Amino acid sequence: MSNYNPEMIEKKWQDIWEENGTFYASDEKSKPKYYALIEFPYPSGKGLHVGHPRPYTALDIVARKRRMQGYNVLYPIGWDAFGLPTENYAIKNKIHPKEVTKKNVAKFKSQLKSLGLSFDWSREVNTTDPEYFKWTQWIFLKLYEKGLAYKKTTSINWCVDCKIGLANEEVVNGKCERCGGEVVKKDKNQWMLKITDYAEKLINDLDLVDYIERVKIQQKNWIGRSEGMEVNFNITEDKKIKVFTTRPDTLFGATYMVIAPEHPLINELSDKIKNMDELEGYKEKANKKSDFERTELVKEKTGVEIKGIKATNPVNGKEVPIYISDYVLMSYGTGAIMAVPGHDTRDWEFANKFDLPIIEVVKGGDIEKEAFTDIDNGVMVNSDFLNGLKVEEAKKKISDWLEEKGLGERKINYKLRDWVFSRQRYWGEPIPLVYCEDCGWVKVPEEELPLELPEVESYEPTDNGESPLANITEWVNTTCPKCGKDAKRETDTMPQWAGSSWYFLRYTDPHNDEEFASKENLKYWLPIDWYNGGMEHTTLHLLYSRFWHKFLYDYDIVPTKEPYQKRTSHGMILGENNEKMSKSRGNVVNPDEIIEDFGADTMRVYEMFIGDFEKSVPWSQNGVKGCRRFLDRVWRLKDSIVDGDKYSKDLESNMHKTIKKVSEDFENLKFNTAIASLMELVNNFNSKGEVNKKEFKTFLTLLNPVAPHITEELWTSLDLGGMLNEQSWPEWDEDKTVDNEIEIPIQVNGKVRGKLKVSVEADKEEIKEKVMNDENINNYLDGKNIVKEIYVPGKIYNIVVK
RNA sequence: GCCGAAGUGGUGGAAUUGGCAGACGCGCCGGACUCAAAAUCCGGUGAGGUUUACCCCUCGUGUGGGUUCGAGUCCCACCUUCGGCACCA
Repeated sequence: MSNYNPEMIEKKWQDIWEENGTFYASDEKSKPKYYALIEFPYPSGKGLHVGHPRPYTALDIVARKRRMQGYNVLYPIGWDAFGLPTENYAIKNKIHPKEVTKKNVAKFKSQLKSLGLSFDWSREVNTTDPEYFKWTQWIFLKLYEKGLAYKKTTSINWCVDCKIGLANEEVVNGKCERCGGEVVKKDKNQWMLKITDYAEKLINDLDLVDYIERVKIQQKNWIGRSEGMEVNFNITEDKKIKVFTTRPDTLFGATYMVIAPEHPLINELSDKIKNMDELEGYKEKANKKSDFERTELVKEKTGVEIKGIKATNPVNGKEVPIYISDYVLMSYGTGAIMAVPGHDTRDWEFANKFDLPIIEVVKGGDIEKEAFTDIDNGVMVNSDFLNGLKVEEAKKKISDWLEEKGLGERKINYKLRDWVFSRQRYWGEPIPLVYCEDCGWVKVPEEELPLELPEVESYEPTDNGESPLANITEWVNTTCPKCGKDAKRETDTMPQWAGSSWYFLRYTDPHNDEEFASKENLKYWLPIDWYNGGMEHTTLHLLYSRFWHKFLYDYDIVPTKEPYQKRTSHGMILGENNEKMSKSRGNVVNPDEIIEDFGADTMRVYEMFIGDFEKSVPWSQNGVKGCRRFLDRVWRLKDSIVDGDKYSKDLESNMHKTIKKVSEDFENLKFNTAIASLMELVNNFNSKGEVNKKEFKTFLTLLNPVAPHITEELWTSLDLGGMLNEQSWPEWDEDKTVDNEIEIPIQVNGKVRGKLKVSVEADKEEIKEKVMNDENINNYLDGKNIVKEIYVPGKIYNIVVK
């Protein structure tokens, strides 16, 4: 063994680990378990990206460390392989998506294996495998049984020229990404999942888990709980508009109403409304906008008054006009609002534009200039029996009053909307339902699952908005499982989110063909101890999978309320030019090349050393070189090894401090500073000119989770005893990590003017005496009065003078 | 627009969570080795000032204000960048 040559050693160790099954998790349940999880990748045609290994290496470090600490570790991997890009690629190149997926998975797999990650490959899952999606369909049927799946008309993006439904991502500036043609909304009857039933639990149970704070906040805000009143505004004898408001206290200031352009009331009252054409025209325009274009605050407010009808304000009986405007969304609340221009910014702008009355009902601002929205410091005015009350008091009083009179009721509203579960695509799990003229929707019997996709030549979309499956009549036409008559299969498929909403459960028992995982295995392995993934999955994937898990918990199928005990997040890796890596920008770095040129261990060290794990960071080829140099130095240390079964005196404290720092940093996403302290330790070995066996063994063990190949190779070739991965994690002695003499800065008026070596236990008097003898300090005290002296033991000594 | 996060040397970042700003790495400069280069090793490296030199001084963490003996860290306002916005995954 001469020079450090990763090519020679990395493949060798990967093969040894694989042959020995070193990283297989055991279902024998005697040891304490640890379940570490990364978001399983979507095997795209582009292959692995340098961004992928960042989270994988991070949790690989945790997994390897935990094994050394005596845990039975489950660190699994799989493929989230259904999805749009594969289907589109397949259509374009006339290859079956199954084949495309197979090829992509093979590529990803070989790339991941070359990184030396300690995944348990025996538990690999693939969402497109019928043995897997059998259980995805099974869970859907459970949701359906419990009434959580229902059909509803919603709108999809429809390209008029291609005659196909488009994903939001395929709509660019209102045009079709493929052909540039016009995109309109088209109504479609779709399967929905009632995630809103779980809104309250999804918020409250965040208290049970250890997620990084910003993830919790994003989840809470996405669910968007707000408490308020539903209030009825009468229009005619039998028609009324229901509004949701969090500010019932301002009811006396409601001077008009706005309803969403799609509100059903418009058609219901079409015989009374005098300007239907105008309203239809406005609705058509609004339909072309996305929800967030519609709710932008800065844009000019638009709207049309509904002529021929008026609403009555229930608190004072006054008649108010009704408008339609696109800033009111049918999907939030009741699709209608009472407008209080004095105290809501959007209403104020609207009222100004349409010259509607603005009444002040909360005193404290200047409603001539802007809406007054500060609810903490306002007192009610112009509000009859609410006058003089504070906002909070008024809210309560008016709510009681409205409930008493039957004019409204207290209501909790969520921003969260039900989950649109249908896709008009081929490459997804078929929804296992059959429609029978007599029996309605009927479940495909469980014993017939998996309901597989038909093998066909063409899986291109139809031109009427139906899924490609609708064209395959021999698949669609079936018999009703209930009555045996002719019936038709549902042709929509499930969204990609379905398979990823429960994959972590399957890992606990991936080859079980009786149930989706055995109770014993679920009980042993759950909850996931640490789940790391991208910030971009904070709202959707995380919420959807928590929802499914909670549903399964309620029906006693899984043993824990929450799937993930701890959730952290990593930042993106950008190109050298600080922009997102993409083919079109020409800044993509291929991990294969890095491994070829520098080795997998260098790649791993660099990915962890590159910067703050939680922030996005640009790639740097020079940085990679630096990490290779570090490993070269580690390799050369073998020539400086001397005997010794104890830490040497001069390095003892350093060793204990490093063990502590590395151990703690690995737990706190601070891989970069852990590596920095290992680098410092190597620098210390080198400046001393030697390292003893005990020190080197500890060092190799600490570095092993980050750079497993080089450390294993050094360990065995130096014959340090067995294999490194079988060793236990080093311990540190807290007493030996504290210095008894330290240097503290001496400040005058907060500026450092000198330093002093003192014992840790030194008291104020002792330091003061030394301080007063310091020449430089005295220069600053000369001719001034000492006002105050502050001593923070171990930290600082500050003298305040005047 | 709404929700969330981040701005520190030439550069990626560090800072015991209110206590010496710039650890560690990269780059750059100088030196050693070499016929020479690469590799490696040693030293220097925030800006400005002062000094033969050691030293020492002023400024400095996106901008403007504030709290404090003391602010990269806390508070207020603003600017810029990034993630998400429900059919990309």
